Amino acid sequence: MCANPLEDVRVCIADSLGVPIDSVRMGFDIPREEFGDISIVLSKAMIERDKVSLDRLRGCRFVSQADLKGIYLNIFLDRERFTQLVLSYVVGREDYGVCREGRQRNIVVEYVSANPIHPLHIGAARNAALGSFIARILRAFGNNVQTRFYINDAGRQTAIVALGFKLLKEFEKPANMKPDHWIGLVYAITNTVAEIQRVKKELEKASGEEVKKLKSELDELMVDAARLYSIAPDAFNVISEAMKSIDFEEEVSRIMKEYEEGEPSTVSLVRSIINMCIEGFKETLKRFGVEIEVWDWESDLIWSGEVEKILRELRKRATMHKGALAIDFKEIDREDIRERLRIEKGLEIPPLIIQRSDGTTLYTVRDIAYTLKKFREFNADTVINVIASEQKLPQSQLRLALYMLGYTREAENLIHYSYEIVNVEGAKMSSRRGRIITLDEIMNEAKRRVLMELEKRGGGSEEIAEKVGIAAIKFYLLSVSPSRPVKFAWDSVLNFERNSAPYLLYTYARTEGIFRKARELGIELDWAKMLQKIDKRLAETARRWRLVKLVASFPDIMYKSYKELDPSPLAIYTLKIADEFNTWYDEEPIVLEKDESLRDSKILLVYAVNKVLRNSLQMLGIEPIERM
RNA sequence: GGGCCCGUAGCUCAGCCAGGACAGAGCGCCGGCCUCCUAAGCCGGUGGUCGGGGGUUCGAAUCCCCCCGGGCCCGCCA
Repeated sequence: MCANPLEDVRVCIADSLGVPIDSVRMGFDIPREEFGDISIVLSKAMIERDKVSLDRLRGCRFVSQADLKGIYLNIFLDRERFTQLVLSYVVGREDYGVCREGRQRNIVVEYVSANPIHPLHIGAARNAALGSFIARILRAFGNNVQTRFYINDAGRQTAIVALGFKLLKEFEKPANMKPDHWIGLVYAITNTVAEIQRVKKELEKASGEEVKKLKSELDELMVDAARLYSIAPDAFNVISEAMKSIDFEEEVSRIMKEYEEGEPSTVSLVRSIINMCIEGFKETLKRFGVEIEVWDWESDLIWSGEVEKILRELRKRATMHKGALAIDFKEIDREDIRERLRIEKGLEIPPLIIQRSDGTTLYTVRDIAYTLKKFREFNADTVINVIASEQKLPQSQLRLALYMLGYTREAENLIHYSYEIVNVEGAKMSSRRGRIITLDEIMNEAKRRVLMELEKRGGGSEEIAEKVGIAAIKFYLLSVSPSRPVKFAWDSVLNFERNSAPYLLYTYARTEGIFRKARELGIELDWAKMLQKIDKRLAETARRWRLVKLVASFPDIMYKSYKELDPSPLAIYTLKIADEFNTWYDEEPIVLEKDESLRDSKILLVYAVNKVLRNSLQMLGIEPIERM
């Protein structure tokens, strides 16, 4: 049973008109107020064929007035009956908004999965906010959801950071630095120093235009190096000094190979570094309100032989490409397969190299083994990978490879949930050069700003500042559609006015304030009792009626966000109901209403708004607060 | 060069997939509102050739084609 008042109305209308419910659902719309409370866009054919008659609509008890205007069937609802219906759904139902109808599915959501060689940055924050939202809303609608984090410890970057720590020898981590920040710094220093060496070497052999290009590249590198030096001069010196006497590429390649082969001293070095970084991630994510259930090590897939097994299967189908063993997807690159695997028509799929010439494995191949593991271990119907849009190509190759190896069910049910990246104004982020805005610093800055704001208003606690600040970040990241890049700017993330999480939390706190005041005045807040005697005048004013209608449309909005796994409809709706509530709040007294019957019904309406705000904030991953 | 995403008010963004009734918010700017339930609020004003051009349609911000601008990808990186 779904508590959705608008759906009840739709069913009622379809029944009375004798038309299929789906045509009413399809054409359903909320029109401009003067036209009606709801409207249904009818097809011309339907008007002709079914002879839509206004008379028959009288059979629906929620309709008070209807009018056919062109293709629009405009309907005014019976305010009293509809209000009663809406509020009866809200009272005594904690999860108002969600609907558990339909088959329960087992769904794995893999998200964040940031490279464990630098702190989580603003891009990972968008991923975390989106991924946790997806997991939450899938769960709310009754699915079994498991969340996973893929620790990419088998790549080249891991070897680079390991080399950095090797060169540092006994050098200690600065005491006041978070471990993942320290690792990110060592990674950036090692990488930048190596890049400088490479460019300098190339410069010796270059001529003409090439020289100019390399010189500007070198200039840029020197700027990064200077910045890194200023953060940790001693560590920088140790690494750059030690780098002079080694062959960087050879060392990196050796570490990678030893790690894949499970050579004990390399394994213990790499694992201790990555573990430190993961501890840092967990701390950051916990603060951000995100918890991931299963942490998978990429290297485990190699050591267990799962990657080798895939590799053997792939080799049977491999051809040579540019001197390397590769999979060419031409033979299965057909329109019908693309459609089944949701691969864009025009996307050009280059061959997939399956193994480096030194024998080490490549990411996409390892990811095939990982995908199968995710399906297998949770008996998953669907696996969702929350990954930035820039990985569209490898994700498509992954599905094609699965399909080619005969894992068609997995290929068809692996979803790449793609979102656009976060751009930082005026600067290009680069973790390789240590140029990132970390989630830790964003949270600190947000908290600092909220605290300042609270002090301006005479008080407030650290705890509230923390909650409000983090809510602001999350809401900002979720309110932009996933397909659109987010432009990061401190002032827009941390804005505390309308259209922001602080505004929503403030509005929620106001509703709580009303209940507090009511209790103070000795008013009994018995919702069931209030529901039994809703004052006829409650929905008489335009403002209160609008609020009733907004509360009524909450399940539709939730469903849309669920179906599309898109938080933005919910975010926008929440702002709208907050706006309407604040206007009402200023317009007339609620608890101080003299007429007791009307007063109680007004408080009941506040209760409905409060519940809708709470449920949507929680769905967005924001913890409501009672005072602000 | 090819592919994907984006282009809507000075700025940040909804609406586009499933075409319909004068294109919506916030910020900014100008002017008001705290003896009364939280002023992170409310009210009024300001502001748009929906990137440009064609096409489909009774009707296009929305669908199709071309062009322009921005981002991302096209690696024995992930």
